[in-house]
Amino acid sequence: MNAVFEALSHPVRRKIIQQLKKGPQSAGELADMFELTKPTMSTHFAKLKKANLVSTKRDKNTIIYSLNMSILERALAELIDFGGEKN
Amino acid sequence: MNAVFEALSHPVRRKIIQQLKKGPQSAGELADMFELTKPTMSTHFAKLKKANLVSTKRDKNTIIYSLNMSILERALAELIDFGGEKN
DNA sequence: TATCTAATTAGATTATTATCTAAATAGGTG
DNA sequence: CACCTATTTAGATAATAATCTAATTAGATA
Repeated sequence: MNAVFEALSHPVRRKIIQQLKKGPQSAGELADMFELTKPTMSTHFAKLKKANLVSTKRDKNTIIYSLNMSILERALAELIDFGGEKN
Repeated sequence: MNAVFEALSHPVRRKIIQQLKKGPQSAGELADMFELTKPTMSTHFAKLKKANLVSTKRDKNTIIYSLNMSILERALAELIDFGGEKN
C-alpha cells in the first residue's frame, strides 16, 4: 500500500496510469508522450512496477506495460473504507 | 489533485486521515499517537491542509483538525474514473 | 556473428522532503 | 500584565526522489 501511494504521488506516473486505462502500451510509446528522457521514464515505470500497479510482457524487442486495475482499486478502497493500513 | 496525492504519499499522513475518520481531534492528540516531534507533525498537518484534506478550528488554546472526506473521495474517484487530471 | 533497436542500469547532480532543536506566536488564566 | 499551554515557524541537516548523459543488456535480424 505504501508503494502504491508513493507511485501515485507523481503526476507523470498518474498520467501513465490514465494512458494504460485505454489499453496496454509499450515503454517507448508511453515515453514519447512526455518531455522526459527514456531513462527517466524507465524509473517511473519501475516505481509503478514495484507497487505492482503495472505488469510487463515482452513482444519481440518491445516491453508492453499494462495496468493492474485491481491493485489500484484495492489501495483506494482501503484508504476510504478501512480503519488501518494493511502494510 | 496533485497536492492531495502528495499528501497521501506519506504513511503518517494516511494514518492521520484514518484517525480523523473517527472524528475531529486536536493537533496535540494526533501528535501524541506518533513518535515524532510536534513540529514534525505540524508540517504533516500543513500538507494535509494545503491539499484541503483537513479543516481546522480553534477551541480555546487547541486547534481541532477534521477530515474533509469529500475532497479525498473526489480525488480518488477522478483517478479511477476519468481520463485526464483536473489540475 | 555483427549490428540494430528498445529498454534498462550506472553514476552523478539537483531538487525536494522529512526531521530535529530552538524560537516565536496566539490565546487563556492567575 | 506576567505567565502558562498549545501550536506553528525558522533554520539547519540528513535522507530521498527526480532527472540527465553515458554505458549496458536483451533480443531480433541481416
